Amino acid sequence: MGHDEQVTTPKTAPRARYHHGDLRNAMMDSAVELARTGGPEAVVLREVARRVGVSATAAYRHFSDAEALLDEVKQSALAVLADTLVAKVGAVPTDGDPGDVAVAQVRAAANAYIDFAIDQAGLFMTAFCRTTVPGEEYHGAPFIETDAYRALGALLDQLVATGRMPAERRPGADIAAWSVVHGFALLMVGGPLERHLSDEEQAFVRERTLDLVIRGLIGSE
Amino acid sequence: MGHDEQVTTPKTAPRARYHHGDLRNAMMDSAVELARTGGPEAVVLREVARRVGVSATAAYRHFSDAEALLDEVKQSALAVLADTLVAKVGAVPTDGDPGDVAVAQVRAAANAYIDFAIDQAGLFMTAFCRTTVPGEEYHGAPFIETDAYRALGALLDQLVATGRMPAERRPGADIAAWSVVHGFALLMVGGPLERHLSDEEQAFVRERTLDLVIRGLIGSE
DNA sequence: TGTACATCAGTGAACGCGCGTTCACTGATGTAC
DNA sequence: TGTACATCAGTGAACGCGCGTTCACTGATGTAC
Repeated sequence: MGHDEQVTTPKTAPRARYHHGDLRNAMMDSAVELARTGGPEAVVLREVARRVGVSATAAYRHFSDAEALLDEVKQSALAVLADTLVAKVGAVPTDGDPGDVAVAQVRAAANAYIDFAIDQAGLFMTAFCRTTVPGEEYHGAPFIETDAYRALGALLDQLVATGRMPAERRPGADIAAWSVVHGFALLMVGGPLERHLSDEEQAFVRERTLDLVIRGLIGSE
Repeated sequence: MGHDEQVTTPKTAPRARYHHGDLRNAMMDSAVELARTGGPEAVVLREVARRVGVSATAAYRHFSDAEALLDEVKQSALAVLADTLVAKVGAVPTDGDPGDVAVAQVRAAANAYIDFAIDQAGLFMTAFCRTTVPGEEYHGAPFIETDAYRALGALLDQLVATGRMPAERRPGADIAAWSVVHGFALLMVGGPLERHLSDEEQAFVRERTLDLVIRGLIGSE
């Protein structure tokens, strides 16, 4: 993800020209920044316009409505998460026993997911927490279709290929594993365990939780 | 209606008397109902008053402000969840091998948690999802202090006592196990997997997820 | 090459909405005498 | 037993807030001729 170095956009001179020149990107950047610090609720069209130094009406030249803006921010947040996960898994050394490598990669992915949720709580909530009412369909970003989720699937396949995980255990294992880290993350950020654990306690239960998911995947009996 | 027999609360005659008689409870009931169908965002002071048939101002006789009302609704939602969990675990037959019983009870607790999240999505979200901004402290209901959470701890102790789980695995196991069901629940309700799975698919991945947590708790290696 | 003009990308005022909350008030209730 | 009166538990109008959105508009831009 990440926006390219915009040579054209004058960040230092917000009101230099009547025409902004790159307003859509500027609004997206600002909206993502709001999401980062305040979660999905903080993505407010008027506030975005205010920050960019433009009238609220100007937003309608680039987004059909406030919901469209938020949807795009969700996509962006999800993409950042997915990129981070892929990068962290890719950083695991691949020498040594392939089974060990796969296990280490699963662990790395799990840690990256939890790290992201904690370090980028606003983006994490934006990517995954509903902003509409319960009755309506979830209308957010499909993590399932990201490279990150596909990478998890490949990792689990690798667990099977290397004999660490029985093949019959493979179906549903992705969602099961995902449940663990997703739950741990949401317990710790925005959930009932937020600020209830010291850093040491949290690190400890995190290790235990990762042990549990690994054991759940490759353990016997 | 000439003669009134108002010993009890006249639920059928909302505006029969100037003084409601049981307004606080009536507002709580209404607020919980709103939470049930619409989650925490739906708990709106003015709407509660409207439903009870009273002016919005009347609420301030019984709640210091809107946040106090919501906090109480959260407590109530949490209590309902905890009671349900305790009841479901209590319904597991306790004859047979104590280890098997403990395992069955853990499984029952997990299923009850997920069932509640799905069947009572609004209450579940109300109990567990933050309504304040990320910067502020989570200000919700401490599930940790419920009978249900203590029961989970006792179950895990029982797993150790019956030799199903190594004692050194016990610390942190409660949060690890909780993470799994919490994550599965939030993936399915209000999360990225909502309405993405058929009933059959969901039932399947649920079983796999429960298998994973049980294996993670009592599995070897 | 200059220029008229269509189109693009902004402006600013205003609207309506629903919210939480405050204010001065009033009807109902219960209790001291 | 009746009644004055303090207190309790409501009312209804109003305020200010911030939001999304619409409207008629205007300054800037680029292109056909």
